[in-house]
Amino acid sequence: MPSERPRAVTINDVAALAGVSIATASKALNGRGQVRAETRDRVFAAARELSFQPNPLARSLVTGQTRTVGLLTSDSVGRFGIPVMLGAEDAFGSGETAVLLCDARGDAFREQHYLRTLLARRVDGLIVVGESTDPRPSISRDLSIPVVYAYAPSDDPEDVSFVPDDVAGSGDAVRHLIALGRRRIAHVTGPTHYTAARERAEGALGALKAAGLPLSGDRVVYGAWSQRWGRHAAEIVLNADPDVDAVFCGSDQIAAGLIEAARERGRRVPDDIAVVGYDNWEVLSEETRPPLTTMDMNLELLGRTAAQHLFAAIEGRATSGVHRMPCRLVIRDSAAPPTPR
Amino acid sequence: MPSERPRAVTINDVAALAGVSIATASKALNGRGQVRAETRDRVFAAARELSFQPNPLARSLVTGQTRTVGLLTSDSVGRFGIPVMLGAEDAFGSGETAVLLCDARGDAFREQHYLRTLLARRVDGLIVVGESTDPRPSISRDLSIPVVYAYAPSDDPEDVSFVPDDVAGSGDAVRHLIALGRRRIAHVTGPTHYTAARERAEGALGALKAAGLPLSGDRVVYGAWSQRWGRHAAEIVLNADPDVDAVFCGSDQIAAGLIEAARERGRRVPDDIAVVGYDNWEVLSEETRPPLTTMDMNLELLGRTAAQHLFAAIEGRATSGVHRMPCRLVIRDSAAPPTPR
DNA sequence: TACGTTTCCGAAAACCTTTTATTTTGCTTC
DNA sequence: GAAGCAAAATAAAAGGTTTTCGGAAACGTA
Repeated sequence: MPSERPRAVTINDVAALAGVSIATASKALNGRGQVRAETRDRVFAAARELSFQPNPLARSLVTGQTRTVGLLTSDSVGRFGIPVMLGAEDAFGSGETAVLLCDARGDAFREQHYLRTLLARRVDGLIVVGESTDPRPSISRDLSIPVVYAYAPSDDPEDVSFVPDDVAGSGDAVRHLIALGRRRIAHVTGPTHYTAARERAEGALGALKAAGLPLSGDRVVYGAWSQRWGRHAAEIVLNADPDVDAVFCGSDQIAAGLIEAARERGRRVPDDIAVVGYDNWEVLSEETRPPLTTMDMNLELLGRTAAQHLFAAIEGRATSGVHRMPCRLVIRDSAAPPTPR
Repeated sequence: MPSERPRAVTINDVAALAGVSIATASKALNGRGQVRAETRDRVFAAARELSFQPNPLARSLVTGQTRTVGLLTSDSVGRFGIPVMLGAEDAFGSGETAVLLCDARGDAFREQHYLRTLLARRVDGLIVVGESTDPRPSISRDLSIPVVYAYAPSDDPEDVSFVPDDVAGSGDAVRHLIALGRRRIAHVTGPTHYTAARERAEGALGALKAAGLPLSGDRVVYGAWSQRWGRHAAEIVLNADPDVDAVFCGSDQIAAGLIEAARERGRRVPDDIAVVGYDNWEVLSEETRPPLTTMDMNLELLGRTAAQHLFAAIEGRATSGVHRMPCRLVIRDSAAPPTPR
């Protein structure tokens, strides 16, 4: 047994020291009810002197609010959930709300277990962060606390979800290439069964169409999210259209592989081929040669925003629907306007 | 306001339904005290029928145990804290203990704030996970709850810390190269002011010395943790000793850069130069050409172990000192025994 | 003085569980 | 059938806070 704790100071002690009843002390400390300024000051002084910290358990027991939210990540070994999670944590942590972390590791059964645990602990709300932008099953059904979904939207449109706006982001990426004067733009991306891959293709094609430009190679080159695939895709793209002058990649991994392979085949980046990636995964995007122009999904901001909305919902101001958060192009050398010398 | 919650079912309801007093119901459910088997069954049946879940707040209020631990990460934007944190979460989450996540983001002031918050919430223990293996200030001083440190050890030897055994790991890495028949082994690593860099160099040099081999180039090549530095270091190493036949790198980023540059200078990996990395950061180690043999620090296991020890400490079985956890060599093609054809 | 208004304060209930101390029950023994 | 005893059940306290509601004090007015 750890040594006997030195019995924490309670509101009783504060009240006694201030010479008032505990009711008055409570009201003074919480700024509720009628209490004379002079009395309030006395109470505060006493609380400070004893360095009183109200016992949140007792408080929660009576108010029913725990000032705690559950953060349910479906699979955080992956890469995208982490920043979202940290953004959310940041938003809550700077306030009074604490975050209970639960990583279900992609296991629906474990998710159920955690959900029960969190409900038993009387959390005030729940934030569910996913690992891909594919919609995920809703858990909000007959839950009496608010839930928001981040990164992976809920499949129930009644719920509130925050996802990156991949369609707009990809449009921006392609428009950037067009603005740089590129006219033969290809698109290499991940597996077609990912919502992210499909939406990014949609945005890219939309921007090309709006500019009256064809897609180099005529078809979106779907494959995998890996660097290996990027290297392979470089050949496909170059064979399909030897005069291709830009490639928009669905991920930084793909872009890194593609740049490497293009370089080995003697194409200069960005002079011969401009390349834009997606994700701004800095270990890659800052280390390619040249460094990668890429789309940043602002995942921390996304998490933070989701957390703020959950907070609003807890206070009764609920929203609903899927909110698409803007992405931001990070311009590095692989696709940049000419720098004046 | 969210719709009125449908007043949760309490142990009173269970007791009433089972036709016993709440004291008996409590004892029956917790398996404490003397209660007839038949009565216990009745209580359990009632609890099940009402799907009773005890209110942990009320329970904690009386027992003083919250079944909650704080997870204080000093800077989780970095890469190494995350797996440790997830490992810890996993260890707790599978039990009854919940994890309060606090990310201090490398800010000592914020850390203090979180520490106060966690103590106010009466957590049963604290796990502090760092971002590098450099020792960090202890926070255990006159804290009445147990604390364990993971990845970054505490600077107070009285505390209990879990860190990767980089000295032994590096020794293994170099011995692996020696076993492959390499005799001119160089070591490229990060900045000298990192404990990790110094310890890995120490382990590497020790293994060389024990085998009676010199260090290729005569000196450890300290620099940065980046891929860029790896590329640059390749030149240094090759110039210092053109016949170098193996390089042990202090990180996968360095190794990736080094492999790339060596390849461009016409050296074949692993035939001419075998390369071993450190970290097993899979986005790099699986994507280099050839895939990278590298040292995995088992960070999740480390986090899990730390969590288990915290648990033990909470139950009164405390340990102390710095525990060095073994690393594990992941053999891929960049330094592998010849495969039989 | 009697009375109505404010303004401030405090007693006590409520939140839900565990635990201690006490009472009741059921059984054995003489 | 009473006494004694162990086993089983319960009443009540404790844990720390918020909140309701009634009461006291202070003050002004008739």
